[in-house]
Amino acid sequence: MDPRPRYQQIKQFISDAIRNQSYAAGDKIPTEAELVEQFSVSRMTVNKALRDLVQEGLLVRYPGLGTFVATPKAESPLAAVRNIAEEVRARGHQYTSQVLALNEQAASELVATQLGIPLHSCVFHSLIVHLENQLPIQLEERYVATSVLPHYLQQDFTQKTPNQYLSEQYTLTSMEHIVEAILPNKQAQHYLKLDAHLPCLQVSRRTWSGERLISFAILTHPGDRYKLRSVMNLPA
Amino acid sequence: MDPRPRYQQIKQFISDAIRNQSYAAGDKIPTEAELVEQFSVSRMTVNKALRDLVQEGLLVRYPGLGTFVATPKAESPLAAVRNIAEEVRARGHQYTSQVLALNEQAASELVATQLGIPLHSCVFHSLIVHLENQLPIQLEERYVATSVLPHYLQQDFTQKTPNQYLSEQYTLTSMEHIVEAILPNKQAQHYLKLDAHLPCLQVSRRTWSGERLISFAILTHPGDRYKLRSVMNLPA
DNA sequence: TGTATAGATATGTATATACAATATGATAAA
DNA sequence: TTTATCATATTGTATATACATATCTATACA
Repeated sequence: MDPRPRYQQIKQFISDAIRNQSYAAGDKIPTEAELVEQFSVSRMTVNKALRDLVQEGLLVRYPGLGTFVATPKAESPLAAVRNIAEEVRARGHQYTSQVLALNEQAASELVATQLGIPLHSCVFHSLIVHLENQLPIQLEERYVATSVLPHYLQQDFTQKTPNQYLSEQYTLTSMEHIVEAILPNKQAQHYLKLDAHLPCLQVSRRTWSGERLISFAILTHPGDRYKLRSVMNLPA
Repeated sequence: MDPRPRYQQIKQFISDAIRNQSYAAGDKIPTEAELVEQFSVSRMTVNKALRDLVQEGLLVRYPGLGTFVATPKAESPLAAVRNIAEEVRARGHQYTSQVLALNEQAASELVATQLGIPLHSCVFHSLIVHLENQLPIQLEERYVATSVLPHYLQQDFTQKTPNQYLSEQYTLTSMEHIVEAILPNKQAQHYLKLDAHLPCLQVSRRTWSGERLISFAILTHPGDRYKLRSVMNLPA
């Protein structure tokens, strides 16, 4: 049996259905009463699952009417969110990648702090270089808690970026970026084929699904080959 | 009587207590049982209020231990947008600035392109260095079309940043940022007091009011003194 | 001394139930 | 025809209860 709480299983079921287009934006999904029937749980359990999904932005609910798939917000505030593979292909260029490391590590102080887990606890780690027309443009060092993605080490990240994998496994609801200009460390110099004095754009990204912290990644880009662009609408 | 749902009243009570420092970060707040007593409601009602506040980032809970005031997840949703003066003052530091240039120029190719005006047409130009505790943290080079802000040259930008002035004259509706890591040019080295090899974070910002392009600015920050932070919610 | 074990405390999940509030559509009255 | 009312469907809020799980403390035992 699935050991997860039943309301989480129901959440998973509905968000899966939305993602693989069984329901389109604006569609009415089954009522609480129908889901109670379908899953043989109490109404409060279904209610909790649905309220969570409203909170995560997947659904909207109207008393007396029903529950509907939310229409996605206009545009994402930061183009940087885009998957590096998509980004490269959108420019009409060739995208390739190399997986340099994929293993299990004890969490360093930085990683433990960023992921909110105990020091030295076990985390999955991947190190991948992304190339645009054979030229390295991003070195991605990523950490995920083992409990969050138990099958992380079995993935083939040349076929699917970690980011894509995360998006499939979870509904990503928020993201934090910290952007700084740095000089590349030895590892970055080597894999990005850079001089030691060439400035790099380093993006530290944390990703959440609801309250759950999914992943921490350090993305290093050669300053002469990469820019971040973001367009945003301001609140009134 | 307060017409709002009881769980909302409880949320209000607790978040008020946190905001006016009755509870500090890390403090334990009353248990569910105590709040049930205090408000004469059922435990599920208290539970809902507390879960909401966890979701909102005010509290953290540990089974077996209790409920605690969360340590603030830091700052504003998009650091990049904030006025540099506010940003510095929010950190409790001293903000000062020096106006290095304020004049009229013929638009260079870059400026003409960015502002969408003819080459060599007249634009207002300002060059300002912003300091945090006497230390330079941003060199702001800004261009505005003369028709947009006719009195630009008469402003005292030590009292009010160009950004503040823009916000007063127009309702800013959208903004574009392009972020890159660069090595400082001679001007930046001089005014930011930097070595030639120290990487800088350069933000090129364009600002619109409706369809109207208001301003183009190049903001240069020392890489060792400045980071950009942004948190965003993702669309479904 | 050190180690199980049991108990107390606190939150997490789940059920059954009830009534309130909101939107729609059908019916009855003017 | 128009308006008012009512019934129905659906979500929102609230209660009482139960058991599960995680953490700490105190006690008993080797």
